[in-house]
Amino acid sequence: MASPDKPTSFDIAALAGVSQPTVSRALRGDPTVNEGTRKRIEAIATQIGYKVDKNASSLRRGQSSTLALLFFEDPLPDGTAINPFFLAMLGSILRTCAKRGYDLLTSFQQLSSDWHKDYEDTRKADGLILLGYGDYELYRARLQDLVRQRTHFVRWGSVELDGLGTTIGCDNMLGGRLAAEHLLSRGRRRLAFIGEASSHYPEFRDRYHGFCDTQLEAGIEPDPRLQIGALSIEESGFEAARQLLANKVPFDAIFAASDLIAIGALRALQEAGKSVPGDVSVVGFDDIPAASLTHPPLTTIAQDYNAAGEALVDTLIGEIGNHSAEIRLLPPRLIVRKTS
Amino acid sequence: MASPDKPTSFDIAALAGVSQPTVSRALRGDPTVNEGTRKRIEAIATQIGYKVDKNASSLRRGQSSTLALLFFEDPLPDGTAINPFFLAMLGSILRTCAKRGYDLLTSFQQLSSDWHKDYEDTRKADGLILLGYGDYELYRARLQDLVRQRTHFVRWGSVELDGLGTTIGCDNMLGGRLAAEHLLSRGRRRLAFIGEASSHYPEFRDRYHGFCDTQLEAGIEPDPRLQIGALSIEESGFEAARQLLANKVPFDAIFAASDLIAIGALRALQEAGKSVPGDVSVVGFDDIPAASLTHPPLTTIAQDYNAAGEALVDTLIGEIGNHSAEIRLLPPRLIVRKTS
DNA sequence: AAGGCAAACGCATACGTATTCAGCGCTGCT
DNA sequence: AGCAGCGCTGAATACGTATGCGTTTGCCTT
Repeated sequence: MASPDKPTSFDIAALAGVSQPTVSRALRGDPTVNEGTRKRIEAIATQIGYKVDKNASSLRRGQSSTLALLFFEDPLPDGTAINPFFLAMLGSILRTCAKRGYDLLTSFQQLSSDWHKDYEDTRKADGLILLGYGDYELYRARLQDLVRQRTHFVRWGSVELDGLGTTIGCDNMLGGRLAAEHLLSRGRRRLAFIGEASSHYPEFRDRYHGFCDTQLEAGIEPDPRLQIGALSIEESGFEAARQLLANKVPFDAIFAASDLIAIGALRALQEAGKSVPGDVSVVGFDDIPAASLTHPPLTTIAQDYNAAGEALVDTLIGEIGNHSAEIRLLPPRLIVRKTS
Repeated sequence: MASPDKPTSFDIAALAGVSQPTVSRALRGDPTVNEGTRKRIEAIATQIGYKVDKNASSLRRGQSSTLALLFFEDPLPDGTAINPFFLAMLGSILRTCAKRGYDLLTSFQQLSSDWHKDYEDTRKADGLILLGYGDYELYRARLQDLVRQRTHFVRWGSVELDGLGTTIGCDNMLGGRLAAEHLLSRGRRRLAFIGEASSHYPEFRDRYHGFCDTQLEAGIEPDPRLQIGALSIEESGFEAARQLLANKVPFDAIFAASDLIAIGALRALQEAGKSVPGDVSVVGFDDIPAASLTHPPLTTIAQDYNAAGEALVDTLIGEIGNHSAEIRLLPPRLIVRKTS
């Protein structure tokens, strides 16, 4: 009504008795603007509620001060919840972006779609953060496209895909070792592993490797019959644990490749009348929020999602500013609760 | 290297032997462009990897095809996880945005900050989705600002704040009734409620009202000593349940105002040696993902976050297109698991 | 044969900001 | 007095797209 259109820098200029470029300079903090002039301009701007039009600004500057966060997962039954570990990371990513003056575009894609072309190309974002697991062949192809297009991006995950951009990940081998050390220190000797250990799931495979290495160093030969494949959902963990029980190969501990798997395994053990941690110790991985809510609360290997989110954002911003790409491994940490 | 700069519509125009405006029209699907011409332009565009610059496009069109999602919560101990119910909604909001051709900017704010000025004013978003609980006085002031600035927004929450924009919420009264009906049908007669029931927490208050109304209709006078305040965190539910037990007022069921509270209450009951559901039935509210993972799995009143997210996005898009504002109440649903 | 009409397209320009370059007034130095 | 240099500002323009309006062409009408 009073002001039908949003004010522009020209309006401010007119009111302040200066030219539009001076307004732009003043508001961006250019030191060539006289201090008094800047004060006057800023006062007028806040008074009439002027805000820089970020579309025009981005167009002119060639950058948008926006990052895009892409969740993707391949076998996506519609309505499926997003991986809780990634969701937990979201909070820290959001906070870090805010601190650094970036906005965050969020998107949820199927790995098989064309997500890799949709953001930086359209100039809506200066760089991409990729969070997702899935078919590693397809993933590799997408990453190659991104590298070819010189898109700025960082990725969370296994450090497997070398040369394909910057990766930040958890030291999964170390995580596996921590789990094994802990279980051994509790007197357990027949350690089972639930989770896919093939090269299609490098994170899980590394966790398993570390887990086995530590056992070997302690003079224990890991029994391959105690490794059961499972995907990172509760149901899959439940099934795998049932199968483990059905196999009748004795075991006194389970290291689950993720907390969701561990939760499913817990359920299977309890339904089978096993006491946790009396008969069987259980250790999970991730430390998702639900891990402390299980009964009994789950001992797990925590990935520090606060540090992870911050590292992703800061590394990406560095990358955009043409700083060197690097690979960063974050150390996991053992959280002892009541299942071990 | 080969193409140092990203291609523009002028490049496409030159290659196709037409003018730039024709390229723009062709790619936007303008029917005045000849079918053959469009095909040719589209072929060239995909071939050289052209993408519309959304900054320029947004600037010219005066809209960004982007929505902004704002989480906020007031007492924000740094590092706190975001409310899991809102997080669960995120997936459906993302999917709906994608379906409707919108991008989503996500942000995490403190209620006390200036979030309400930061998005639509800068033209980065066409509208706002607000998710958050908190101090209702402060909230009201913020909403008034938004209305005054004619910002497009929708809000999830209690329908309390009438006239302040469009609100979508769960029918909390009905949810309370469902909980009471269910517990009564299980033969329970001494029903407790854990959660703040003051007007500062309209959602909880409404749940409590519906809960009491149904009891009254069944000829049962709700005992005010069986209502204990609690905020929506696990710890608070734990404390409240302990207090309830300490009061020595007999009860055979607990309706918790949220699942997090219910999870805390479960823990308190089990530590006190009470059997669930043998001695005490427990019903939660929200149906967060963790609800099915408790032991025993939690009976709860589900808010359909898929429907909620879709409703929020679609209503906001309607609002942007100047369709009438409305208030929508979504029905909750009873999910019977093992705690009742 | 002349006028009318619709389809298809080009010209010019606007969106609001940021930056380059030039200009102005002034000080200080030779 | 003349000139370099500095501090500050304005004029002009570029960023890439979308759109109002006018123009061309071919075809149909009477």
